[in-house]
Amino acid sequence: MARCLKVAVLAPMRQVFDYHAPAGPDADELIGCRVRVPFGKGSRLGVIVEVGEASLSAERIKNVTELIDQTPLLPGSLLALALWAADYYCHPPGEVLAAVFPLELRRGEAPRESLEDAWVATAAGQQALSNGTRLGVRQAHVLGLAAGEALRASGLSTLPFDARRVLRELTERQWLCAVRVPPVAAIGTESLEAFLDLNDAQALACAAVLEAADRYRTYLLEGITGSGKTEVYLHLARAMQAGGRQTLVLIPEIGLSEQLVRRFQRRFGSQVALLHSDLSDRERALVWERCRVGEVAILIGTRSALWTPLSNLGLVIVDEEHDASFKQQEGFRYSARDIAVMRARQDGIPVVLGSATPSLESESNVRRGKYTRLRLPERTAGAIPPVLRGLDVRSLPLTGGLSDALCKAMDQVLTEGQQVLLFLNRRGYAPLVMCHACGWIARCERCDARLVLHRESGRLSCHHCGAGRNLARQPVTCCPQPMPMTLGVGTEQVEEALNQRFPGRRILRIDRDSMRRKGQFEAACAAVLAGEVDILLGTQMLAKGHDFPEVTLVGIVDADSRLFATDFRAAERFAQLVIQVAGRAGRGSKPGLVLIQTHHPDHPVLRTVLESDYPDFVALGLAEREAAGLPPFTAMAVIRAEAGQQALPTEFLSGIRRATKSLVAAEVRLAGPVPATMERRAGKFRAVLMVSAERRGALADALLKILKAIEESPLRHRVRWHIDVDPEEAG
DNA sequence: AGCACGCCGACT
DNA sequence: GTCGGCGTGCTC
Repeated sequence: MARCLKVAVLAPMRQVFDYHAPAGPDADELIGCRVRVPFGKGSRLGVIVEVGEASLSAERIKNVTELIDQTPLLPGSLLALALWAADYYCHPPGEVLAAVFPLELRRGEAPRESLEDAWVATAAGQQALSNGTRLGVRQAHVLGLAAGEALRASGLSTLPFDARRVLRELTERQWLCAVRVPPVAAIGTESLEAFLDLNDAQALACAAVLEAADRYRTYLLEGITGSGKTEVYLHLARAMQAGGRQTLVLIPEIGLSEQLVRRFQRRFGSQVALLHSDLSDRERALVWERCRVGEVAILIGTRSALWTPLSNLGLVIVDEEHDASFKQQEGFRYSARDIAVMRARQDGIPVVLGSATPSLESESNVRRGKYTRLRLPERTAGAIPPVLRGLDVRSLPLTGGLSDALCKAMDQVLTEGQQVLLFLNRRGYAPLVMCHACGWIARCERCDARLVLHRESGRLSCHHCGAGRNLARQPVTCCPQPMPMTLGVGTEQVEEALNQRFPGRRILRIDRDSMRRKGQFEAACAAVLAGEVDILLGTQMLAKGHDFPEVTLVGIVDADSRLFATDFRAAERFAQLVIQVAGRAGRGSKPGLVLIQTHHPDHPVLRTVLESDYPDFVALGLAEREAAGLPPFTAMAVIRAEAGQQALPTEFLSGIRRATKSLVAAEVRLAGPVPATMERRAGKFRAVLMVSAERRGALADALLKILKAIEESPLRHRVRWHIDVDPEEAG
């Protein structure tokens, strides 16, 4: 049989499809090229993933319509990585590849030329500048800049005003001329801000990584907040740059890592490129192409930046490696951290996972000798470690969720002119609205959830599906004389209580409701840093990334809700949160205090966090996971299904379980199906089947059998289903 | 995922 | 008698 091209069509299909190779180029050279192919009734984009024996007769195979790339757009190693990930996460290769390409390339457009728009002053412009022609302040400023070096589009954002209009006016007058220039020089050694000297631990960590820089190795860089992890990253990146090699830095969310991004930019200037969700498709494609051709020395980005081709990658860094946002929670459910490790392994380069509170997965990998631990034990500049204290609030009066003890502690700190940070992981005014007359409770019609009262917007809203009602238009009408009352406390209510208890203090609430608009969060953080805020109150949003050196007291208002969450990572998340926020309190010479309000001062997780350090917590957590047969001691996947009819998901999953059970190894455990933690959500009923095995290979084999069973299930089209490998939550 | 085919209920 | 409901199967 003839050799043909195996094409992964960019559609959610698990097979690859055969096509005749176009005449001319050597087919083997085309692996990684995009093609347009006839598919079904229309035409689709695909990626050539293999050259091999045709699986059907030649006359049934069609020709490729168009060879879009003459040379592979995706380097072989990245293509291999994507296909490996498709296998590992049981996801269709075409969809995985669709996630790898920026939108423009996914649509079949040519790669963005790595030239960017710029403006230079014309002779007339130079003259206007020198002969005192009347110019606006902004015009003169822009023209002045363009009279020297070309003024790049990428540099416009540093101007204190929007330059677009000015540029148009100046171009119309022919004082400016639009040109296209290469965005930056190739990897150079320009250095802006000076590099700090490393302390011994930092120097040791750097040396360890660089000593074996030409080999794959995963390092877990463990260091408390303020121990200088970022400085280690910077030095490593510089060493890479000096050797002409690129560094890929993955971060949880760009908004939350602003300080890290700025430090990289101050050290490496235009050598740094950024990929984040605010970029337009065009900008994203441009950065992608610049990285591919090697014009970028350091790429910093969130999850999807992992898939950027880098011509000479020398080091991968994953900052805050424990952060859950590295795992994509829909569609192609991959862990950018785990694939980053695989990428480094394929490329034969080191990868550094950094965290103050490493995941139990990474800790376990250190214990098993798969990762090497590097410790940064000291806080830099002699900072004093924070004090953690549980606040037993049993039978104490609470006003807006706050105990008197917490308020008194706040008084003291505020009197000394310092700032307070309060955490409450619940938006809105109150999470439960009940009628005092008849007992009616406001519930979501589409979810198994209660509606949350938002007083500010005058709405009862569901935090799971977004549905709700406007109280002005649809007031509570459960009985003839409704007497609505609330139970529980949300951020709006705490804010109200704070305003009463601390009159005259400047209180700032930070949650998804108060920080709707773009840039608002950054502005709020700036206000806090400028000392324009006394009490900062917010949800999870506040826990990560930002350092507020004037904050010396942190209060965790609702610790109990976290301690008693059902999911198996709840304890780990709680410990990480407490330690992360503790790290943010009292940097510099002022010691920090963290007060944790609880009704369960003897809860073992809380006690471990309070009385010992993170390593002790890790030991406890790992022992519990081992006893319960949970990751990282088992490999786990969950199959989730949802449908409009209640019985369907369970029926479907039961069928899968039945069809699979006898085919899988004895060590494979199938648990369920059980209804999901919230069975009904957005009008759909949901159920889960859990699969786990001690060996990864046994799980992978079981998942293949399960996929086959799904393909043969008569119910497969009547439910929506997906497989989640290494899930964040088992429910 | 699309898109066609195909076999059963309420309309001109 | 037809328009259209979505269950089923296919895409090299």
